Amino acid sequence: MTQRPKIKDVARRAGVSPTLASFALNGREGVGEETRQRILAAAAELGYRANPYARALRTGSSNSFGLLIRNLSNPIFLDVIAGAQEAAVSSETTILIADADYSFERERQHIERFAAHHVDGLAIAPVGPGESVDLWRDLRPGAPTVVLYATAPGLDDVIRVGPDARRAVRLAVDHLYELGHRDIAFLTAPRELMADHDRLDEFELACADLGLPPRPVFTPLNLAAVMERVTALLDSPTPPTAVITNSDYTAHGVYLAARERGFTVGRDLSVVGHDDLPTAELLDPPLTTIRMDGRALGRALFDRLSGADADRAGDGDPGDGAGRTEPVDHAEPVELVVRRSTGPVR
Amino acid sequence: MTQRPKIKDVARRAGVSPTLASFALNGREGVGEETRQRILAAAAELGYRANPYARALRTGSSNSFGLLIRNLSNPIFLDVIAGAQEAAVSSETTILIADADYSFERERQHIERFAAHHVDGLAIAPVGPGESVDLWRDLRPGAPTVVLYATAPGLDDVIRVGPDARRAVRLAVDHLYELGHRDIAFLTAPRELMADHDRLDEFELACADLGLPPRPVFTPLNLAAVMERVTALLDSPTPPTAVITNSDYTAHGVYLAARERGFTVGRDLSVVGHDDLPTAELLDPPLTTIRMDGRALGRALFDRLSGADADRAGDGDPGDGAGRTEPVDHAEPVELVVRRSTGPVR
DNA sequence: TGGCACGACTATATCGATTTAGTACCGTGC
DNA sequence: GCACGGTACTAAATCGATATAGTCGTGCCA
Repeated sequence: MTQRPKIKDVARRAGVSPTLASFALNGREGVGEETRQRILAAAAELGYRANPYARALRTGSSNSFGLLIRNLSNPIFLDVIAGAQEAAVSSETTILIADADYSFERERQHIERFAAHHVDGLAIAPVGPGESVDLWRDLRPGAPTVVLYATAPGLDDVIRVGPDARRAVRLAVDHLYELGHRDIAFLTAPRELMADHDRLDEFELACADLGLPPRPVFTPLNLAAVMERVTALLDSPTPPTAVITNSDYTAHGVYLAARERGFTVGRDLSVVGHDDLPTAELLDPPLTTIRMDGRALGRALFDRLSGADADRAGDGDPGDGAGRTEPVDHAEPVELVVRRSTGPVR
Repeated sequence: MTQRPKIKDVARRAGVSPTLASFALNGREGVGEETRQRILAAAAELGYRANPYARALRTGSSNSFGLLIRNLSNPIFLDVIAGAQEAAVSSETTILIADADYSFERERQHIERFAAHHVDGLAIAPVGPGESVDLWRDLRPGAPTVVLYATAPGLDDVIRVGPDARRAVRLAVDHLYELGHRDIAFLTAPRELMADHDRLDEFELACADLGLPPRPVFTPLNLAAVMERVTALLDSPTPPTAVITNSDYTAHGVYLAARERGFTVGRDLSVVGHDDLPTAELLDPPLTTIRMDGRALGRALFDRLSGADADRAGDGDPGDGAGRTEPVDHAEPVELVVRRSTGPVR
């Protein structure tokens, strides 16, 4: 094992200057066809791969994206990551993954680190409504930004990718309504931490349509906090008959709280999750949930980041809606999977 | 937002040469105390951060490590990642994460990418016994290498980190033996794909000690394959009364297969997992498992990679054992958590 | 007093790629 | 026969840091 070959070696072997080798390898024009082949062959023979640091230093772009997840404990993000990486590998791009662990401080640290690394773009499932996105825009103005699971106001000028949250909520509420539930709790982050406003908004709309009083339950969305908050909820004089959670992961917290308070899920308390994790059907009872294809979301995310998606909405054309709320840029389809955690109200 | 400040700007502001600024910022000696303070102050005022690409280009080291996971679908690796990142952030190090998805080809791709990125070290939970580790050593000889969950022969000269696999297996076997089980199946990868030899070895030892016939079940460890293999196992004329899996994740596959074949877990078939994922206690029935602190493993991994662990075994001193099998370098403690997926044999 | 070592600091080369600013050559039109 | 334009290619500058090889002044010893 000697040294990795450099472009100079490739050039020498092909009998040309490094400049021309660079041109050929980067597919730029102004290189004779025969010479181009010779250069590519030389590179292949030597197993040449450009030093990404040298390239990044010179070009200012690093062929990498940051992916900053608000809470990597939630396994749905594994699928998102897998989908994004899958897309990335084929385009020789590196994805840097970081976990904010529900901490603004950590989120900030990671963003700064990403900026120092000159990542070409950032996809972020933000902890809060948008401060961190502003920080990013400050640090790397003009770089593509994708927000995941975030529809807070002020995010109109970034690319928004996520599940079809409005439809998801609607499916859950309608399902519970049909089972006779009239008092439905809806787990959501407190407003100051809420990134995905569409969810709550749609919940309130759905309730209004059905003539139900909306019952949002504000809680930090880590497992311990959810458990605590739901326990308190079940202890209240009038506990709800059903709960909609934002993920299967938080549904676990609801299960634990219910068990602790002697509620039987599916009988005394109906629960609807989101994501359909592999474990959802193995829980006791199996979880009714809103399925989404996390890998597809990951791929969509990468495509948006890299600009691979053909035609972005564009500046001139306001699109169809022109309604109050801007549609998100990519809404991953969702579907309801009914299992035994939801049942008729008793 | 102007440009990021460069070291030249810091130097100018402090009235020194870039060289001296670099010395001061990297804490090297040969800088007057007063001047050092002035330089540090200037850097702080400008919010200077070194361009990692320039630095990496010059020094050949990138302040980053690769972490290559054989199967990121298994949520235990989330904890490992979180632990490693936690340790990394405080030392301004970046960890590149990749998922081999049980594919040698993908594993190879990621290793090559890591090598091209000049990562300073690699931690890998290899898909197979060790080919990929060889590839890595070829590409970056001398760089620190940590293998996770791998004890195959030929890995003696790399740093081995993992759960205390031998003790874990022993705990599981003893527990089942006490419940009366005499026919225990042991899920493990086929030999040509097996990275962690200690597990199987210890299983055979434990069985020998107890006078049981060992019953290893060789199967690829992805969910679908496990299901299929276990279904076949349950269809056999003499199905085992208990199964030990390598993770809670694969235990899910066993649950699904059991359910499909009409076996009730905990009654007709006892199951012991590994890891104690958050969902383990929510499954139906709650899963008996071997708990391990994944974050601690992640931290240990990082410490070993970065050389932060005080004293490595060293070359001269063969240590205590001198036995047949080398002890691994870090064995994370494990403990048995008994739930209802294991019961007396009927 | 001359020489030498040492501390504090600077000028310049260097890492490996891309970019910029050419150069050499050839064919064409007038 | 000469200017012109274009193609194929090259030399040198550049990105931002660190490494190497000095320079300069001071103090100490012989």
